[in-house]
Amino acid sequence: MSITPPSSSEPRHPIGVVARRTGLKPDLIRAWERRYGAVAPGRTETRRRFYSDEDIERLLLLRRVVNTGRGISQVAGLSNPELAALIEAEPAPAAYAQPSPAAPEEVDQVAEACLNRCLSAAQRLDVGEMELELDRASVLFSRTHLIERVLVPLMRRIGELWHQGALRPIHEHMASSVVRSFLGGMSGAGHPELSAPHLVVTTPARQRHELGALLAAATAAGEGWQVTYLGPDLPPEEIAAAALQKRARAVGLSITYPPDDPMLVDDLRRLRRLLGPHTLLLVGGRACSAYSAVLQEIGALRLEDLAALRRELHELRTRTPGNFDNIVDNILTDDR
Amino acid sequence: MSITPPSSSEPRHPIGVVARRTGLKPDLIRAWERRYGAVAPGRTETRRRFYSDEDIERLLLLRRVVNTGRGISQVAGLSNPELAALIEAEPAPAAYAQPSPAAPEEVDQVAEACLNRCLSAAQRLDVGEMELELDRASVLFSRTHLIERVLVPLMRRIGELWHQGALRPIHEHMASSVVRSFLGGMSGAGHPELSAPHLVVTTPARQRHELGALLAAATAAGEGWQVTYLGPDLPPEEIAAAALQKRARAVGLSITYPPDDPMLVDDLRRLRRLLGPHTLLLVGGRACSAYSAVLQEIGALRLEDLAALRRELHELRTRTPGNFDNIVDNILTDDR
DNA sequence: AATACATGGACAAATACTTGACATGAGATC
DNA sequence: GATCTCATGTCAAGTATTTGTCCATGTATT
Repeated sequence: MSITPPSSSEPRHPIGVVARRTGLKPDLIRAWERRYGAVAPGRTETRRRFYSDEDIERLLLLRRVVNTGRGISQVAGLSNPELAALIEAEPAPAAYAQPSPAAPEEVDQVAEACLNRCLSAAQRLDVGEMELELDRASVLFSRTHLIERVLVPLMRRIGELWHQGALRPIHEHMASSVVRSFLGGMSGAGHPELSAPHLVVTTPARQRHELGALLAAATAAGEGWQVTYLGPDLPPEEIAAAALQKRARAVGLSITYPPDDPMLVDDLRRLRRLLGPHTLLLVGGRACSAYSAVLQEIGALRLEDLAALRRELHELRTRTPGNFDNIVDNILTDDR
Repeated sequence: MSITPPSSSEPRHPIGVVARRTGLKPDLIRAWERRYGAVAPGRTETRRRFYSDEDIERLLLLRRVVNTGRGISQVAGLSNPELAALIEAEPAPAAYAQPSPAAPEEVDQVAEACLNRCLSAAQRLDVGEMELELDRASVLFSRTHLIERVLVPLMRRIGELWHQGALRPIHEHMASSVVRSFLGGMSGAGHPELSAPHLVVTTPARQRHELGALLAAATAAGEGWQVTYLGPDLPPEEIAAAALQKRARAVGLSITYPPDDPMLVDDLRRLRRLLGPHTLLLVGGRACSAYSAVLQEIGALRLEDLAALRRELHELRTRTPGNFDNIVDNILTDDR
């Protein structure tokens, strides 16, 4: 990224743009200039005003100061730092309280209750209620607990009820839709360090069940990784393109359904080739054990469950990059 | 930016093609060249312009910059990176402080700027940034504007860029994934009156593109309906079960892809039979016109676009239930 | 022949500038 | 308390500039 050298003070913005960026009407900006000399934009040969980034900054400051009740004439002559000081002096709105951390032995009970409420919302096909319940849960529990104590058991329970005929497919469908969109909102909303390694998560082509991948993405985000969730059903070329563009340290795949898809084997080999040897492959999901041969061949780590994924991700973050390069290199050279 | 290295710079495209690809009229492209030297295409011996891919890239950038309110004369001389920087630098509007109902003529510009930021987030595969931008947009715009001025144009634009090869499938895939999850969060978050009629939205079996259905669901929620979005790809039995359980006044379907699916025809007939005559069927989507015969046969309303859907939903809310029962009854009895 | 393109000119819409006036509300004054 | 005054945001009228669009005419391509 450029260090923004074009952030110089040369006037560049027409008044319309300035108005949109500051939320002040053009008339008002001109009035402030005319009456109080609040800003001194440059002009073109045809007398059109052109504002610099600093001018915009100043107008924003002025707007905030004026909004605190002071008259424009009082502050129009002040320097930018003085304006900033005035804003600082203004009392800040009160902060919010944060929820108390639940006692450890209570967690199970609370989770169970939450799970039941989700279940009954699913039975009633009440999307809003279920979303609400999940939102509440996301405040009560840590990400890990939320995933492993609420979401996973919930989907398992719904699956069971469905197979028993107690729920229709539509109920399972709707519940997984809600969980999916909930997880989608969750995996992005972290605040990872910029130095954190990058993980790209998806499912291979023809793998349309994305719940596992979403759970993995959320788990990784909880472990402090920078996660890019790509959505399901992607051919190896696209996965590799994304991984390269994001300079991902690792790629996570979830394989759920057909335990014998020869094209998937090919796709996995191709993916390894496209990625090059320096990107780690993490593979999980119900059906992934059926592919253990290929996975070993291409040097992919097979993760049995989310807890295993969590451990692996944690270890990876704290290890030096060089190490796996060696691991993968060795496996690959064996392969040749 | 383009991941496709064969972005050759040899002039190849005549002005008509360039116009179609950039959305700029040929006259305008020539005017920009004549008056400001915005581009310098090659010429044949007979003085016909021939544009390179880079020229097209540049024109697209120029269009985006100009749409954010700058004069073409001010930016025509800038380099491509400088143009990209200007687009990047266009911040979210500072209109949060004041609940100004955004002057109607400004909406377009604000929407365009937002759209640009979403586009560049998609290009960078930056999921978090795109979600953030959509969240901001959801505060700035009404639901209708958000959908029809931001989301729909965004997906259309991304689709165009994808077909032109300027974006990889992965970019389109990721963007639609983000939009999907965003819409999923939106359609529930209404506060409909309890007396509002209920709408069940989904796509028929084998219809896996759910974007249209989600847009419809969000639109309906904006019109004050109680909406249950079921997710895509459902057989008629499940749709009917859900509609009956929710006592839905109407069922909305989106049909996007195969313009000739005989099983779909059967499914639609079956759905009507399962629903009984008192539930209205609303059908839209790119491919729905291909099924107009069946749709008429089963007494379904065909909606051309979201605006039509909006009008229809509005009218339905304000009409008495008895009326369509009659309408549907008539159609069905005709059919027997 | 029909279509697509080039050129230069003309025109209209959009955007900006200036000046001046008006409405409103907060203080100051009587 | 009524009135006056001033500060300030807004608007209108008239003009100028910028910019998108259209057209007439001629040439090239298909």
